[in-house]
Amino acid sequence: MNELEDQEYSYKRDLSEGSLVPSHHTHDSPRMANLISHGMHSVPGYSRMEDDYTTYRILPQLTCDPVPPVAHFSLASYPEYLLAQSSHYQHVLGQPYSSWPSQEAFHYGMSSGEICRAVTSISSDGADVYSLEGYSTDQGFRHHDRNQPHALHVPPHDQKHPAETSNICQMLQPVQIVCDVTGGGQVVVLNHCSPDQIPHSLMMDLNTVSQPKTSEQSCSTEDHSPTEKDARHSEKITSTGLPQTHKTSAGVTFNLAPGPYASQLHQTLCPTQIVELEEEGQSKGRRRVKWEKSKRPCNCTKSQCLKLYCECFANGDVCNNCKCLNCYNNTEHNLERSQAIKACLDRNPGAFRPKIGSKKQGNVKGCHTKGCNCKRSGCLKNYCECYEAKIMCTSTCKCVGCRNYEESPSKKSSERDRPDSSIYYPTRSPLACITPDVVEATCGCLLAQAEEAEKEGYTAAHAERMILEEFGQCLTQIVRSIFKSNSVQFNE
DNA sequence: GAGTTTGAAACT
DNA sequence: CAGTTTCAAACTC
Repeated sequence: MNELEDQEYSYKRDLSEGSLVPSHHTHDSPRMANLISHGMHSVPGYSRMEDDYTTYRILPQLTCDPVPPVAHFSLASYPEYLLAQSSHYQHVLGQPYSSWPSQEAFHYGMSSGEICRAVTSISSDGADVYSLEGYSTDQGFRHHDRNQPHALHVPPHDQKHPAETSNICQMLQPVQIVCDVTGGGQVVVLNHCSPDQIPHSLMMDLNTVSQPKTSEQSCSTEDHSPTEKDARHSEKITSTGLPQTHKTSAGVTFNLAPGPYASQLHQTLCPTQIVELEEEGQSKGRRRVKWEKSKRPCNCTKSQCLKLYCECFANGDVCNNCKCLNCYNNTEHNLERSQAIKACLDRNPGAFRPKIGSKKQGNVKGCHTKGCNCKRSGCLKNYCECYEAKIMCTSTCKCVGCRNYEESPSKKSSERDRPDSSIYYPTRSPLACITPDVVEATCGCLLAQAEEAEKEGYTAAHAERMILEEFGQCLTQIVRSIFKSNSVQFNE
């Protein structure tokens, strides 16, 4: 990254994580405004970025260290896939019949906030939404950096789909589920590709993947010739519309499920394979640890693993190597599974969204989207979802007797000295005051300053100073509120 | 490993 | 929407 990009990056990172610490920068105000808008999830009255590729390309640096420039894509996000899905050859996040404007940068319809979430979620437990970046070209999808060895190139005209003579079908490319979730171009899922559509260039990348060793549910060890298997699969996916796995000539198991099952990438990797991947490199260990963790086997006995009680189901995974009884959360029961997913979404459209928000690098921070409701654990046991996620409780929580907040050693000792630790102490972390609303409001103020500076035609330096001054005022207000709320608490 | 506790999810 | 039940994980012994 050059210096300017570096500055943009750090500013965006700070904003997207709500830390509200602007970096030094040299942008003019419109650019600043643009950056701020991209770095936050939503700013009232401010439109989201839809097309600025040059800004997106620095996003992968936000939380991944180091992040190879690879193509990412969404996975394990049931709602987007399931409900929008009507065809095996439909774009998942993008428009179903979007064209491929030559050389035009695109990002599959993800808004800036979604992009930020996607990127920041890469390293956060329980969140596995990835963004896809690159170019659509007249030859297919390309990663934005053509010099990258793992750039994915899926030529649309390589397809052998029977309907390829149709213009529409030619536009519906199989690139929609092309994932690199290891950060090294090693894991790929093609959800909307028939086997003979898997591009040769992709195969080359996939050859670097450790081969699955065992067969259990989705991990196929059947050894069919590509032609035989391909034909069989093509028939299946056409006739049933249900997810299938496919083992390529390269020995890689693909999940060829329709859209809702993109998340089954997890299951296409046998545990042994994950271990192998973990051993491959330390630098990517974080995400792999998450993977392994997310695949903790469940022990469900009554829910058929089709309710959110089941961790696998809630994570968007099918059960694999679990100890559950009467499990329906597998590829053999796709109908029931789909119905269960739909039922969950009917009850709660956000049922499958990650519960834990973004984290800061290294210093584990984040927030529970709904907050916990603990009553007896003091939020200091793993019963508490916040505690389990290693995050502090916030004002969103409705817990009673919470002790899951930042505390100094002296506070800790005073806690120990308390005769009855079950008594309700209402103290919370001061940082709990910095809610998403506060962050949003602050960003709105900064935006307003940037816009004003732009309107007045001030120099970049002047605009910068205005924004920083505004930021200082915001911080002052936040600190005042914290003191105020604490004094109220203490007086109560 | 069996039994208990806990809190989220599901249900009423 | 509040109260109750069900469920599976966390915890204790």
